Amino acid sequence: MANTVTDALTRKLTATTRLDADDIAAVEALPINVKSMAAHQAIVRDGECPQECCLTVEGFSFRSKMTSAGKRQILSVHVPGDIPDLQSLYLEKMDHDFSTLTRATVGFISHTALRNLIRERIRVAEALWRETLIDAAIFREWIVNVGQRPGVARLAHLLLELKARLALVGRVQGNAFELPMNQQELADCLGITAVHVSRVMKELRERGLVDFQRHLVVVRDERRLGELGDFDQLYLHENRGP
Amino acid sequence: MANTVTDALTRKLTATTRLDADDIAAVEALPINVKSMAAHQAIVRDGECPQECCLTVEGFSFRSKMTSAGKRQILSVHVPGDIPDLQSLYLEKMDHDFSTLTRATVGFISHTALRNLIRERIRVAEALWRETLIDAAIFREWIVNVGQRPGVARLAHLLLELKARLALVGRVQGNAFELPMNQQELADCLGITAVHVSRVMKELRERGLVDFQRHLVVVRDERRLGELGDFDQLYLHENRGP
DNA sequence: CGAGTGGTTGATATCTTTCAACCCACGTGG
DNA sequence: CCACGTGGGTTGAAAGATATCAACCACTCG
Repeated sequence: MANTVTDALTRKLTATTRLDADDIAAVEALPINVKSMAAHQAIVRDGECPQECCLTVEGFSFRSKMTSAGKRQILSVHVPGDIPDLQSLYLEKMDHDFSTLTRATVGFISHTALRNLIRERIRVAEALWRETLIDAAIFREWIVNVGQRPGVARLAHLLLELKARLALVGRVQGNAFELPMNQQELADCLGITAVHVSRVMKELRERGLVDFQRHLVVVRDERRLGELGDFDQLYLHENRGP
Repeated sequence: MANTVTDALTRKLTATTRLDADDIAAVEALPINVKSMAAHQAIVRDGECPQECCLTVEGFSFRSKMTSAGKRQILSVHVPGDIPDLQSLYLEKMDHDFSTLTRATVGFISHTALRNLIRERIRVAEALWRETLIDAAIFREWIVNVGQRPGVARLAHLLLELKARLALVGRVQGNAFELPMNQQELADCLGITAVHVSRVMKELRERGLVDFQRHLVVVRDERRLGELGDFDQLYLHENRGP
């Protein structure tokens, strides 16, 4: 089990940064505490001071924030293989919730172990830092999505982002991918209501752009969907680092 | 001139992370190219591959992104002393624009110089990394702002964020601060139209929460403004790091 | 003085929400 | 095996928030 966890981690880091054998060995030597979690469980809560970072090996997770008016905004969705919780490495107090979306296998790595690794292996530090910068780039695009695009375009954009990110970890078959979210969760990603998500999905269906079959999304016309959603995957920075 | 630039930089970094004398000396030895820029000039553009990071010593700047429909979303506003452009250090291609808002003194530091410093002085790396994580925390809060809050609350929230950040660099007198943005720029921060900003400002004025005098913002009732805007400054992480 | 930028206001259109009813698939317990 | 409870999802009608369009106003700067 711990094997598949470190595998996921090294795969992620070497995808963008060139690490040497010693770097990889050091990463593999990290003590990781693996835990299997049910769907819809809090991993870390707003206001806590976590001592560990997490890695989702299997399953989906998400970050979110509640409003004093009781509304929830989902800030990001994490797919298998992501390291979603590096944000807390140098910020003592959590400013948002981090939870599982599906049943998930989560690896916990203590901050101190990670900080020690970072101090010894600067290339690993750079690779991890880069991951947090990509997270930030995705946050930026989400600001644009909820700030400037109409409902249909928001959903189109979100679907294409998830498709691109899932493709990177081999979770897209043809033009179909699993999306384990209900309409309320989609709504909270997009800053619209669940009722409106229903209508907006209907529109995408009727325009022949996407088919939804339970939790399976089938992209029927990627080009037109991309135009509608104003999607340009540059912001995902899925290419080799410097 | 270069003096005040490195001063701003070391002040920023030592505010949150404990650096030793060698660290500070290394930061002060960075070759910085200082440039004086007019208001509303692009510093780096979307799609470019910059070779330098920037530091705004004097003046305001902002990051933004254009939509294919021609709309602009402002992603963050930077106040004097910020290091707004670290995002590009490990992401080769810019995914957004970065521009001056007012006349500004901007310091450029080459990526290679910065990367060399990072590799030699891990504490400085950590301090800089932390800065980028705080940027990301602010992006998250902006997602919530545009995604979940009504117009009035969005503006209230933005004003309080800027007040808190300006206070940190001594730019708040009493409860008043300079905000060099017109209504179109505010609108593009908030994901609403300039006309609506005008109405929303009127409401804040009439409720006795804020006075606007040209580019001066006077906060009349910070408590009620904070409630309205659902503002909790935790996400700014203005405290000492680990 | 005249032009231009930025702000205000009113009327109307549009998008999204809200509320409510209804449906369907599924699982559970009698 | 069936009754029924429940969590989604869908749909319609009405309300609400914000956008759009257009006119007008107030300053500032050549």
